[in-house]
Amino acid sequence: MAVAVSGNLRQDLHGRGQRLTPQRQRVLDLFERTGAGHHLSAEDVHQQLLRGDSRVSLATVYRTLRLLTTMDLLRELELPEGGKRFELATENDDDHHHLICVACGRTEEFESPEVLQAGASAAEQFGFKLLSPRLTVRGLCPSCAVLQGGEAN
Amino acid sequence: MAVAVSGNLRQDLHGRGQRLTPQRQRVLDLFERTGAGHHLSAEDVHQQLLRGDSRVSLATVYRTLRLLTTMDLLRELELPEGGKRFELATENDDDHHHLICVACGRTEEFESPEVLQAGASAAEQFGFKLLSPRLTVRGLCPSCAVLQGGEAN
DNA sequence: TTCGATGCAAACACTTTGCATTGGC
DNA sequence: GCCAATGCAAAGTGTTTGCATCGAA
Repeated sequence: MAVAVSGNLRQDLHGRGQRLTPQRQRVLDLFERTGAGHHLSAEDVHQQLLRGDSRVSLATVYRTLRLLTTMDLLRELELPEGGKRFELATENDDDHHHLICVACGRTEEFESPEVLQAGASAAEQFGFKLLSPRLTVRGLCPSCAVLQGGEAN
Repeated sequence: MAVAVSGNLRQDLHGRGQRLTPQRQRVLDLFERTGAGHHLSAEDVHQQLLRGDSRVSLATVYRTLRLLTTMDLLRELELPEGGKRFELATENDDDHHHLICVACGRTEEFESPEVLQAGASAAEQFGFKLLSPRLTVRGLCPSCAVLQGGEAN
């Protein structure tokens, strides 16, 4: 699970003239420990690190998240529900979509070749260069669906 | 183009015990005048109304956007690029997706039955009650693709 | 007339930034 | 030792809220 990406990180940072600081390692380590399917906000990262022995200032967390995102080690999710969230980037990222419960925020991931297809053809249609087709399906998870029953709002 | 929705609005508001105020009319009128495919932020709405003769406080714009969204007259987009955006809700909203240029923010819309399919089956798989599958494809529009050429970042 | 809606300004949540200090290379 | 990275606190965004006043029904 917790693959030692440190080697990659070291190389990636080095290759781009970036320094390998303990803070950066801690942040990336956290994402690796947490697993690929998790969506952490800057606050989450900050808190989790405090919980451990380590400590990284919130400002640095933000800076590091941006850096790692730029380097494609992390990926930013577009779930506007209260702040940006980040997750570990993986190889099959292009076909990795989210189902999000609008009531409780629970998220699930799924893959779908059709979506990949659809995104690609849409990009082609408008002459766009495709980066990442990302389907975000909004809905109600089983628990919340029961609570809210038939009535919306 | 600018269908007189005022009748519907009046009914909708009335039916839910809401008042039909000039401010609410102005906001909805703006969306109608602008057209269904446009994505306006609260700031946009505020400014555009100032440009006209009318004036609605920013706080009221926010309150109205939320109200109209709740009533399904508007729909909130999940394009986190600097603030929430809203657009006029239409019937075929469920099959209405966005292609967004990460460089300049230009957005295009497209439809795709496959996406609808994929969203529905994902929802089913996890026991979610589907609300709206919305594909957001991130990419580079023709102009920006030329500028940025091969090099990312 | 009544109670919800508005306007204003203060409060909020999240994110970025200036600057002195620290520390990776 | 140099220059990038950090920590802190202050400043920015975008959005919400408390409260007195206004006005739709």
